[in-house]
Amino acid sequence: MAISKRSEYALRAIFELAYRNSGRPVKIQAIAEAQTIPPRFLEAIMSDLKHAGFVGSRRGSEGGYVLIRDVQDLTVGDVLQAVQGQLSVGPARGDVGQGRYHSGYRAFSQYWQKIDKAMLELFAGTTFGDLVASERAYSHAVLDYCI
Amino acid sequence: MAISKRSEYALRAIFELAYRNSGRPVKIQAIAEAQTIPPRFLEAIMSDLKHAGFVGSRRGSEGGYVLIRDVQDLTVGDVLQAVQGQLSVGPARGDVGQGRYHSGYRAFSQYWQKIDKAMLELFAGTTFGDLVASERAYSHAVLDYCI
DNA sequence: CAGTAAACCTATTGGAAAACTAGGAAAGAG
DNA sequence: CTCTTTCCTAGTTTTCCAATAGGTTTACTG
Repeated sequence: MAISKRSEYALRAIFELAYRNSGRPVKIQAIAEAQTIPPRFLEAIMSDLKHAGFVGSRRGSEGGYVLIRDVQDLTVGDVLQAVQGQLSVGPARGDVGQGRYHSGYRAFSQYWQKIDKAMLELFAGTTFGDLVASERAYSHAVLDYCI
Repeated sequence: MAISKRSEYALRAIFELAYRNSGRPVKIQAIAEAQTIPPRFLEAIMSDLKHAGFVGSRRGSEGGYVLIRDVQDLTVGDVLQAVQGQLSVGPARGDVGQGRYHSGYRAFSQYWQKIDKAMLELFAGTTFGDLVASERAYSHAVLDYCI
């Protein structure tokens, strides 16, 4: 598992919505500009996020996307899992059928499983609320410094 | 960062050497068969492992590879770091130059840094001695079951 | 009821990296 | 001197990801 551009953009898009906390829908254009994401690419990603049930949408002028999950409850792991399927670090465990039982197979299986679990917990441990709060803390620090 | 086939093979090759604990060099052919790795591919990988200082080699008949690092000290992280360079989970932090300062940049930077650190510790926490012991434990369990 | 501005859908391209292959050169053993 | 095995350089193939393109549908606006 590596964080693909697609996943990174998905996380940043959700962050943008969470950060704005706007009552009204936010357009793809606006998100793309704030986060420097290729707009047409973001389009596809938002579609995924919608199907995954994280965001809602509205068409037409004054349309855009709205976060429909609670910011304090939605974790980085949730989004990653939805966007890039199998959230596993070790070598693809899909080919179990012909995934030969080489010498040491069991030791490694157990090891990768342990790693995956730890990783999952790590991703599940941070919500977008946390991220927004963290970013706000930085901004305030800068303001304080100016005063 | 994702565990590439190359890295996986590298880990398994080292494991094989550690597991055999043979005084004499082990040939690429033998490792490749025990671990079901394409021999010519393994050749390139063993070369890396040699240059990284994990194994020594001998040519000619009765040639092969020998583990020259202490099994109890050599960690999975050591090998991964050597074989696939940057051992980082988050999106490539190489392009800091034009890696735009999008909204939330600092919060995310800090977050990925935290993840990377945890990951590194996770990989550094297991030695090949541990893996071999784990595999041996399985074997003994089976033997006990047979008796 | 137009007209426009957005989300939506399907498909395709370009490029880069990963996985693997090939052929021979150098070195050690008998 | 010959055989075996590592070593070196270079290719080839495959796969996957990022990004684009064109056209359709839905909704708001005047």
